[in-house]
Amino acid sequence: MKKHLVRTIEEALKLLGIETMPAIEVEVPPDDSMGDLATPVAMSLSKILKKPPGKIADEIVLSITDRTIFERIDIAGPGFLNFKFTKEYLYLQLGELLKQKSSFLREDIGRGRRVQVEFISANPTGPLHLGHGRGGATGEALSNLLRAAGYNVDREYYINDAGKQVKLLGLSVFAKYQSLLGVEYPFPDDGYKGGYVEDLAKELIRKYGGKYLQMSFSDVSDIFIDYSYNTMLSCIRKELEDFGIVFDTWQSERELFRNGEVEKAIEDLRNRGFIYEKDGALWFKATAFGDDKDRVIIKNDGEYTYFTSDIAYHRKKIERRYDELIDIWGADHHGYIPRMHAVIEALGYPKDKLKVLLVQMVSLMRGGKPVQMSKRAGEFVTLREVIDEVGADTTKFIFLTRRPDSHLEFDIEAAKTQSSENPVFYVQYANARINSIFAHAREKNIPVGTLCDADFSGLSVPDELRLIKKLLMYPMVFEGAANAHEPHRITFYLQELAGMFHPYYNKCKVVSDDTVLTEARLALCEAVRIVLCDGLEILGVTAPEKM
RNA sequence: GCGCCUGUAGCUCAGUCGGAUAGAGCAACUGCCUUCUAAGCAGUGGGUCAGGGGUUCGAAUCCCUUCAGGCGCGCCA
Repeated sequence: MKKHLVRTIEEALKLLGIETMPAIEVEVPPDDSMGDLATPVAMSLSKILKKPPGKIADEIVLSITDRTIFERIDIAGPGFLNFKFTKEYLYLQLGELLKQKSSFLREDIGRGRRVQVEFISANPTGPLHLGHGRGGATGEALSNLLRAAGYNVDREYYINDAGKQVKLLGLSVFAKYQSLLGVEYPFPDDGYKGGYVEDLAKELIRKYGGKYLQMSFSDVSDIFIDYSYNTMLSCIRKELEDFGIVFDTWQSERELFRNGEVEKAIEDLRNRGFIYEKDGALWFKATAFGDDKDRVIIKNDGEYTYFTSDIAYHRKKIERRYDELIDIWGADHHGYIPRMHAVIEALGYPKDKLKVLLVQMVSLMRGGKPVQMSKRAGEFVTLREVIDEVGADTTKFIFLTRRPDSHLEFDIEAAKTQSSENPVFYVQYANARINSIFAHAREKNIPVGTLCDADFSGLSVPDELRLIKKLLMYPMVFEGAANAHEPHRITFYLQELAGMFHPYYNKCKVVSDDTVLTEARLALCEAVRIVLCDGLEILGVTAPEKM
């Protein structure tokens, strides 16, 4: 629908002799009576052409030669052009939607370009918390969205299995192991205190008994570290699977060291002249690219920093020939962006090769009261617990009804008590109802096969025309969401669509004695179903047939 | 002190590269199941878009500033 309108206006502007074609903005008028779609293009042109918008609008209208698809073209307000489409056009497009399904709905923006989306990448030192869930839901939906938009998408999880944190986990488990077997051993100051540490220690006792008692941690660290983080990692993997998130690759940080990627990256930067030595440490000259400070990559004790392997990691990503890299980070890492962009530029690439999508913090509430979480004391609500309590679909949907950069208040109690009137059910219910209509139709032996060729002319109730128009707007919403990397636009659209379907369902009987009308209405329902399922699929939310 | 994010209805949040009379859900109140699923529908009330200046045909949106909340500013990860 938008496509046809834009084309029409562009042709008109060409006739008017406009040389540089402006981007044609298309929007939905505030009131149905004004028309179906509108454009403020005459107003934006008035500055350039130095003519009043009303006059430009007049000229545009006069230059529109082919107006068969429009019932009405009006000039309104300060210079809006309002368009109302003919029923015939709507029916034709509805038929196309039914015929082409997803390919009618999805715009090919990516044209096969390769994008990598890296998200969650939580340290394998404990269970995932709700913030990871938000990053996960966002990453998953964005990946689905971009894939649907014609990009070639890879999802990746970066495993921090090399640094201090996994070592600390191993040590924590080691300490627990000793004390469980009655040997006094100091628990590390910043050690992990969650209950899972004890579980890990118990499993090691079950496996090895007291074999590692009276030994120093440095002698057995590999066993404790590897066992602990690998176990945590498989928990994480399982948890994400239950949450409906599957990654294409799991990149190990250790492997980057093992394969010499880290050394290669340092050499690369050194050859480009962005590495120097000072105070016994090795530095990356991040200030050359707008960062506040230069950054240490090898400490004076010879250890690498976290940043160093991250450089190697991103360098490797680029070498894998992705056209675009998207990192999804918790907003608490935002200070990290300038240095990462500096790396990209230092390696000779434009910094927008890497886009960082920040996902804001989640504060957990229960019945309006904040739930205190202290990672130090090992007290926190895990993603697993939230999914078990409120369900994966609801959890995801709540995450996806917010902009990523808005702070999110997640009230477990509200998410649950709302459950009967939860937005996700509202959308899913529309789909379930449609399925039930079709079940009913089949019972009555009404053919439900080739609905795309149905005679739609019976669809003339205002609710029906509004529904059709809403369906035809999906490609526009989809395109906007994909371009802006904002899956939540799909979420809101789906709620609006369901919000049109339910009243329609209440008002109009789909299956009736009028066979022609029944067929047309079934076709409309089928189209709604197609769009609902397409959207839900992108969000990673299920579309149950029965509820 | 510097930087980033946020501030919109009682609550949780949308609001398209600046567009028309600022929206939705929840909560509150009133009705609707003998009929394709009442996880639904119909109706009612609810606003100094944090405050103040500026930019222009036009500002919730852009700029400046004040206030409030959150998060960063390591040879931690």
